[in-house]
Amino acid sequence: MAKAKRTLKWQRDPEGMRLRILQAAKQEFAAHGIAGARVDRIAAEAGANKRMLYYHVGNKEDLYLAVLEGAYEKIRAEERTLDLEHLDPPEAIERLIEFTWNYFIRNPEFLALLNTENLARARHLKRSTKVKSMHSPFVEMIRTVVRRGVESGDFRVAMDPVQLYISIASLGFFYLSNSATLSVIFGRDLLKKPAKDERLAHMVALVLAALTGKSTASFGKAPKPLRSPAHPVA
Amino acid sequence: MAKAKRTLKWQRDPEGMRLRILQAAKQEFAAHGIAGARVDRIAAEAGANKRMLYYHVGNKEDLYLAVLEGAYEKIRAEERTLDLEHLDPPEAIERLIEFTWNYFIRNPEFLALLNTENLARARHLKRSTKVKSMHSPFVEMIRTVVRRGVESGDFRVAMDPVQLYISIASLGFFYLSNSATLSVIFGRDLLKKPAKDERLAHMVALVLAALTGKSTASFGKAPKPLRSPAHPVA
DNA sequence: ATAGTATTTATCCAACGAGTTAATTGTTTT
DNA sequence: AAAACAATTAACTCGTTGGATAAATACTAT
Repeated sequence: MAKAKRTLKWQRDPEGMRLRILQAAKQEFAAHGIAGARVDRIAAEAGANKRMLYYHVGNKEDLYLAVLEGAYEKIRAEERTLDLEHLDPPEAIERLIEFTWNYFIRNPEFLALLNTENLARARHLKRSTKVKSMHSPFVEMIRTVVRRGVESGDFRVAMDPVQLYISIASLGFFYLSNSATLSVIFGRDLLKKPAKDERLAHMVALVLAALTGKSTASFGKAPKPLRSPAHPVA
Repeated sequence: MAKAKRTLKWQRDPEGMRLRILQAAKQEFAAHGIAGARVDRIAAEAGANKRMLYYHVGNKEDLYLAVLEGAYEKIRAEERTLDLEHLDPPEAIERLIEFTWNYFIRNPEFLALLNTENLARARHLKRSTKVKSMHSPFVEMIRTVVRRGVESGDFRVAMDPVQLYISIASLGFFYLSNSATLSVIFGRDLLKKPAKDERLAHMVALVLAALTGKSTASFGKAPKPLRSPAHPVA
């Protein structure tokens, strides 16, 4: 599939170019929003000419939509790699929270893009059949995990999986997405390592406590071991 | 203080003008972000001339900062009206969640402005001594409520008030701020009345269950009475 | 009235930014 | 090699937008 590169001034490689453009566009849209993004900057960053954007992707809005769809594709793909089926329910929930949290940390542009799209009232997303067809596997995963947890007696209550999914996303998303203003308000850097660790522990403790009814480990200040077993494992 | 209005083509009322400008600017910035906002639209909406913006407030950035500061002033002012001191702890927490939730619902521009400011990495907020001096009374309120709850035996664990504050804000903020994309993803309107009621019930149940350890009422689907006592009142 | 000040209106414009045109350069096919 | 095709570039168009200027208008103090 890939061509052997001879001595060519520019490889005949429209896909590579396209990808570099989309990558640059993702950064630009995440950093400045739709209106604030500059097509020239995207081109420059991609090492391309502005005309190439229009040649390879389309106009600014097409570009944005392509970026957005790519972002959803990426998270959905990673979500599918996480199988919680074989874990005992509390462990599964903890894993889920950790994954979500870490994904947000590793992909800050994703948070920014979602905010941008919501500022636009999901105008673009609504037109994307592609994204609409990409269902998150998490809702069903949660549904079965919760059911199993209730049956096993680990969980006391059967939470609605959609609500739980949104809540788990909320707890991490808000903290990270709004860390800039929150850090100013509270007068401390919420993005430094110990603060983030503390936050993760709190989220896990909060959700598991609600589900299991058993008081779990640290809800806030306590220092934690390396990979905190925030709930009684055995 | 207020002047009797004679037959005037335009009242000499700089404060009123300023307020109308700020009001219009709030809507505009909330709807379009900083880069997307149009000074001309703000002027038109305020029933003013563009020149007046610069005369009364300053340039676009000054205008934005004034709006942002106003938004924080407003929520802080309302927060102060909520006294939770005399309620028993679970009731206090429920009130807190309800207040936060309803404030977000009543002030959607506030959510948008926060997102916008975070997209800008709190660049403006950092320069605002005004906002930095406006501490939310909630952290201290929560601290005392939690302490009282632990002492009375209502709560099993002493949660860090900052974490709890952020979590309570998270659960509502994310849902409302991202309702547009979430509604598309889940294929249902999260902003219609029953969905919102369900969300509030879930949030209250989640947090109170974690705090009290007692399994509380509905975590999701159950229909609720008018002003749902999501936890055992007596 | 008169002078002075605060407020408002009517234009103006330089910069910028999205998108286009047309020419150029490289690669493949015949 | 030459025609056909694909990728890339530079230069330009043209509407928009933030911001500025100056002059007019309403009010206030004397």
